[in-house]
Amino acid sequence: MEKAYNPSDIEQKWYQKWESSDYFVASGEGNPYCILIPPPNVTGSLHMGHAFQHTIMDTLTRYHRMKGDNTLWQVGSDHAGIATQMVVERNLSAEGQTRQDLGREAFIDKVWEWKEHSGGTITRQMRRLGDSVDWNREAFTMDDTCSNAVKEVFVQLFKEDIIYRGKRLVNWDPKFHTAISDLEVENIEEKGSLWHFRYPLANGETTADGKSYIVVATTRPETMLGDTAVAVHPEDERYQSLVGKTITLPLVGREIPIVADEYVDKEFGTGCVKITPAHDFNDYEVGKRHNAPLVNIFNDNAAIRNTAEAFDYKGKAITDINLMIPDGYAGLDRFDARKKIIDDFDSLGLLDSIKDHTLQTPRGDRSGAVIEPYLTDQWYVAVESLAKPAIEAVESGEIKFVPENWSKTYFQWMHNLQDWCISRQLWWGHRIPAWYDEDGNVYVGRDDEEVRKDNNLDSSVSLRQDEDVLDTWFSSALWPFATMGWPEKTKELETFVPSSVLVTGFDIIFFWVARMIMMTKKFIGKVPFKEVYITGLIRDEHGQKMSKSKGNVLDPIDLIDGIDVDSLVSKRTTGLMNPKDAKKIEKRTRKEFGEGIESYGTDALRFTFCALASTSRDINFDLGRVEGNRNFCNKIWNAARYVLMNTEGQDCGQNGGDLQLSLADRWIWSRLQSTIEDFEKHLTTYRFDLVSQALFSFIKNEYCDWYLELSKPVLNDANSTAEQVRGTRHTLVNVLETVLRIAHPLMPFITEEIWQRIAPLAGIKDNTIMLQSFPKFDEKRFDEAAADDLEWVKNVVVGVRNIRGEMNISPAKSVPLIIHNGSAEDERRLNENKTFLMTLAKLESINWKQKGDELPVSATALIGNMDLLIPMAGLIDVAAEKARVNKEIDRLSKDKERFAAKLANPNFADRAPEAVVAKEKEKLAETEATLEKLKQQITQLESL
RNA sequence: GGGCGCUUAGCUCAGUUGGGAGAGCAUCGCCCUUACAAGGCGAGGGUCACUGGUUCAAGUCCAGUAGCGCCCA
Repeated sequence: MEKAYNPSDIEQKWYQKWESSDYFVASGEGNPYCILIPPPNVTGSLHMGHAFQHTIMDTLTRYHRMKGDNTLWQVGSDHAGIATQMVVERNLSAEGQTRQDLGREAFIDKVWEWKEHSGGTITRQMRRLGDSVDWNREAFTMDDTCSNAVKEVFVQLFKEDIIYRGKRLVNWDPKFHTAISDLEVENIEEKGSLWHFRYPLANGETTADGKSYIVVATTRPETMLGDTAVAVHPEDERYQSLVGKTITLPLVGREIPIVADEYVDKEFGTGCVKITPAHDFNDYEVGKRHNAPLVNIFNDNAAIRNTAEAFDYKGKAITDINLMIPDGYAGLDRFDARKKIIDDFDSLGLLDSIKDHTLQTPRGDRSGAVIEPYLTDQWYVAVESLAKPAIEAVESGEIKFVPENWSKTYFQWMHNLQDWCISRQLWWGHRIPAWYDEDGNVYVGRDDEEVRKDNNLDSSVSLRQDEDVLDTWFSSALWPFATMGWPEKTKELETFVPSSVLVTGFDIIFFWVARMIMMTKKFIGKVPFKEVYITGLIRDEHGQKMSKSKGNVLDPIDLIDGIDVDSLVSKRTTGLMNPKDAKKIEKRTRKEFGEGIESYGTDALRFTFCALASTSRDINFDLGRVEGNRNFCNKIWNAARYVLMNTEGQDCGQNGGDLQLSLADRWIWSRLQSTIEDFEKHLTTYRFDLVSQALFSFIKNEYCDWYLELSKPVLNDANSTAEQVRGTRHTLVNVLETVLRIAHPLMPFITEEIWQRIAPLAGIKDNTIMLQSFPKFDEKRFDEAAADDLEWVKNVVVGVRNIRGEMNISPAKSVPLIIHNGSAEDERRLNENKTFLMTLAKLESINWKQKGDELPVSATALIGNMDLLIPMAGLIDVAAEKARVNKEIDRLSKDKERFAAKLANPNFADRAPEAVVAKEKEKLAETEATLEKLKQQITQLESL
């Protein structure tokens, strides 16, 4: 073996071997265990959050595979409609082209090209991460199977009137010219103004205080062109007399009613609200109650139309209404129109006042454009009937959220569902399977042919398909069964629905998790998964969200392979939305990664992700942890080297022969059992931080720090018997072999590499660790007596090391040890473990002294009643030893007082459980005895 | 406005039913000891945000305050 761990030498070769040997394919035997990958968007590459979740999914997958389950990690990717279209359009625009230049078909070809490219990047990354997905079953939300499922679902839901078409307000993205869902809108607090406009009362009416106008406040002046009412609160005394009267809308001249509605907040602004039902969601609701027409003043670009258009709430056009657009407005962008409206009001003397105001501005999460509530024809899913079973599935515990608390978030959303707008005015996506004849009648079917057959339409009727595509999440919602071949009745559908656990972030509980539950319940009648493990969100080390614009993103591959600082800077500063950020990003990057990033390897990265996966919802990614874990890998590597050096070509008992186990052997076997127990306990509760901690502390603090050291005296002692040496070699090899299997799900590569060399020494002839069985807890190996005895050995060794450390005695220097005042039990332990102590504490001699024996002046450590003494002659500085002992006296004196005070309190003595009181008394007695001894030490030191 | 969460060592975080405050990294000291200097051995470091309550006993349970954050309207 190489002297140091070098991940790049070992990782890729094993992945290729595993993949080409079909080890990732479900065995077909045992209990089904299935994880559905949250399909990554084909927009680019995997980020740290993906790598994190993939680590968790792979760890679970590998564990269950080793447990003998019929294990499938279903892989695939998502076409991500708007996001992908945007990327491809941006690429086109770099060549000076638009999608319209290409036309729909050619554009879609371009997107497919992009998908091949991006999809390749993602699958390469997954292979680097060690993801043991079944590549033979790779799915894509736009492939034929998924497309069939989409059509099937659409047609069925349409037939049941769950899918319908309607003219409604949607969130319109004027940049991308498409509707988007509520969830794709981010409300951002921005500074704006509140403009107060005077609306003249019609027909000579006046207000209570004699004014000929009322004042409305608005944050969006341009929409006034579409006002069709003014609302006041029914109990607002200022305006009560005006309800039922009208005002004349300035600039337009439309006469519109003053209505009373509870929606109005009397305290806000003037208490009068302009109602623009076609351009505001709240106004829509108010307008509907008062039958105020919907007057649309915008076109698709959110610029002013030439003439307005009006509809009623059933979508029927209204013509007997003043739809005038004043001169000079047609074609103006909404923000230019705003300025002009304000100017015009001002010059008419109708601008009452302007106040500063912060407001929530809706922006598209992809485009960043201000989203416009906009009246259009769209397709909807009526979610109510789908939601009910989906809510029940979680209420009944059929689906469990982990951590449990996230079910609240789920319920909160599910109980406040709006119908889901599923049509998108994009080219990339599943084309809506609906056709129109020349009269505008709509027919829904799987294809043109079916539509004609079902509706008796012969070829003389010309049909055109709906231009729009479906929301991406519509197809993602079918992922649990579409990937299993539905609507065909496949074996996979039978076996892997429901899947076992969904591993995902809380940010898509609404987008995706809820919708999968609804659709899977509806079409399969089962839940899509039994558990939903919600992971935290990976942030940078200061808790900032990682984003391209902040310039703090890390590519998981760069942590695996390493990257120099120049490359990192150029990666972070190319393709920025705002190129001005580049300087700042470069400066910060150079400051933080002056030396670039070292290569840490996949296993160290994966182990780090697991170690960070506590219940916290934010995970600050600390590069120091990766480095520490890379060092941990090196530790494992070198431990294996040591084992091999001492066992290869030697008799390790793999072919039989008597084994005599030392105390250390029995102890490490026992500790190994506890490790298996802890590992499984924490894994089944998704506490990957505790899982990794259990592994770390066993391997490092027990196997390496103690056991390997304890094996040396046995192997090196010329007096050891063949059985003893064989026993220790056997233990070295087999404990290592076992712990490699425990660690494999987290650290697949290093464990495979080492296992290949270790397994033969354990008598195992097989091709891969991947398919070995996961270690089982073995009661017979559990050995409390060994634990107690070894604890004693450790205490003695640590006691001596303590003195050495604090007295700065060179580790190279052997020291004599005197043990005094020990019990018979101590004496037995000493006699049985002399060689361990001699080696580990680097002793030149051990002398057992009885009470009353003459003792030299010494540095002392106490273990219970037993004293460890290292004679001072020539070794130890008296003043330093005094200082050391005094420090200990200080510490213990404080403890003593605390215990004494507690016991002196009658409330405690009388009311606390007896065991607790007894324990406290014991602690006090022990502390007092120790103090007494330490004080004697001081006296003795002073007498010199 | 409604909901959820966080505050523990310099940093990043554990702390399961209330009963002697922990890990990793960083810091300091000694050491190139034959698996490992990507290392070993040892050490220092905390008013568990604050206030009050319950309790013999609170990092842990309850109420409130402050600060930070997320989601929804």
